[in-house]
Amino acid sequence: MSKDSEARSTRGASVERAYTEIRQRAMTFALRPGERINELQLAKELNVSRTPLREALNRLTAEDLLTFSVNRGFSCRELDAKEIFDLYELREELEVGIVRRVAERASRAELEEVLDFLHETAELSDPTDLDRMVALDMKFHEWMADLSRNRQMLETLKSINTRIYFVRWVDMTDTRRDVTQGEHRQVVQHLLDGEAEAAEAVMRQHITRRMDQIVEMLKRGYAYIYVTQAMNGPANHG
Amino acid sequence: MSKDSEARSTRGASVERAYTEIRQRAMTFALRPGERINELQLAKELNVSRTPLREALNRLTAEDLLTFSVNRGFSCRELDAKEIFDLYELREELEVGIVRRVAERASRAELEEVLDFLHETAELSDPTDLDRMVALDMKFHEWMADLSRNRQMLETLKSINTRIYFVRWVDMTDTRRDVTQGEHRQVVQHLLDGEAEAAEAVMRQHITRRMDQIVEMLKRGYAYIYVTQAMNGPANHG
DNA sequence: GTACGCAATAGTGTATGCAATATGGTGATA
DNA sequence: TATCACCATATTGCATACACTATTGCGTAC
Repeated sequence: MSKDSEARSTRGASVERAYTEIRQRAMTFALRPGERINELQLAKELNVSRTPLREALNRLTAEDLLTFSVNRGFSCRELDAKEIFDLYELREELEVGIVRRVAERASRAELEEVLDFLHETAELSDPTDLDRMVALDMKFHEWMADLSRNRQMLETLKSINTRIYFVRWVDMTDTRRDVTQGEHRQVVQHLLDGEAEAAEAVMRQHITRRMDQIVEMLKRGYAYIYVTQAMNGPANHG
Repeated sequence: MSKDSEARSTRGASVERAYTEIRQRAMTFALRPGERINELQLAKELNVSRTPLREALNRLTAEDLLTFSVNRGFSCRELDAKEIFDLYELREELEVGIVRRVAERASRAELEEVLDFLHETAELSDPTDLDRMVALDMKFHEWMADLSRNRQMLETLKSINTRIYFVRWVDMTDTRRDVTQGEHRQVVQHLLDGEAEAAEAVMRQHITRRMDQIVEMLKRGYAYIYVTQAMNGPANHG
């Protein structure tokens, strides 16, 4: 029996495991909005003690995926329409800024690589596989952020994407995939043509476009249909 | 003797105290860049045990004020020119976006209140009191963020401001206060005059203006002169 | 003098225990 | 029936203990 398979695994693995697992649950709302976390129960489930568990919970609280209240402990964040609206507005400014930097800094070859990616995935993907659609969407946007050469913008975008993951997923059930894809291609094509401002405008419009409907949906509570206790929501299939 | 004055104080106070104190030290680089944190020593100094201390350290790590490495523990973040540059670029896009929302959402009375604040503090303040100058500068920018009615933009700005606090402080030693103040007033005046795009342009220029010099200074290492072990740096006077 | 190995020490990662607080249920009272 | 008080239980906040890893200093070999 190898050392890795022992009960006591590598030092540092406990916090890491707890962090990764709970992050996933908060991101997808496998933990329901406002649901309180029972430390003993969760610790047992994840095979760690309360100490590393709480370290992970503190990290996730700082990332706005959980909330904390003294003597009441940790809970899942709420699903709040105004918060989502604000995040989309922030994302709008951020991604416009990213496109601006990409225009200054990315090479033609790098942009063509993105365009190839968009063409390949457009052909090969099943548009009813929502997890995959969301993943591809996020990959495009984070790829652009990477080409901006600005790590802080990339990390900020990743943080936003984690927090809006669920909403994006629900929104995908109602979005024409070809429109989204087309806008992605337009952004890159404008950049290849040296039309930075046009690229920025498309990106801004691309993000703004569905904001109103998303917020409306959240206000009416439709999104909660997808907040499940088990296996029907986003990315909880294994 | 009241209960509050007992040795064991309110539940939740340990993490809070550690968090606040260490945050201050990392923000001002009272902890020097890359300096390792000795948990036992720090816990003793702050009168808490390692458990709440590590919870605070995990929070601060998630906020990018500390770094973490398994089996080596926590250290203060580095002072890195590229990171500061990236943060300023991010701040540029963010604050331009904030001005855009303020133009849409703030009332005339609210804007005049800001203008009053700028006039009052311009007259009353001692321009050699750098801590106060930085505080006033941050207050203006965060006030605008508040008027944007977008909490996520405000929180993101606060996070950036915490991380660039030190650089701002050093930069203040070299900046004409009246120029800064004048630009702040211009932004608000343009907004009062209904010239949103002009306000955005001034804000963008206001932030960009000193970026090159700041990064140059950091590359040359001048800023490290102010990284002290005791009382000569920013906001460590008590 | 330098490089290496090794032992002693220091420091981190995690489990556990205990005290303080919150929660939930039961019965008494209006 | 609704409300309140009170107690038992559940849960959190923090301190501490212990095992494992990193670091440091010293002696030995070259």
